[in-house]
Amino acid sequence: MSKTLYVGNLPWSTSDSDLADVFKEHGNVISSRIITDKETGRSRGFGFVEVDDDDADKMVSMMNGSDFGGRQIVVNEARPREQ
DNA sequence: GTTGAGCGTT
Repeated sequence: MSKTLYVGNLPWSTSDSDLADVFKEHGNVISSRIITDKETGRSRGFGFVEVDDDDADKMVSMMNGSDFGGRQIVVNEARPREQ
C-alpha cells in the first residue's frame, strides 16, 4: 500500500530526486514529484511524495517542519486529486 | 538572474 504526502515550502531549486533522497532516510519512498509551472517550467516550491502506507505517518511527523535547503518544509498527507 | 501561499499528472 502507499500514501501520498504533500510537501511545501521547498526551495526553488529542489528536484524530485532531492525530495526522494531525504524522504528515503525515514521510510520507503515509492515515487516523488515536484510540481513545476506549465508555462515557465520552474518549480512551484512544492511537491508530492508517494511513500509506504506504514511509514507515512512517521515520515510526516519526522519531516514536517524539518530543515531542508535552509527552509523548514511543510509535510502532511495529500488530499485526493478530485475536487 | 524575479516569487513564497499552496494540493499534482497519466
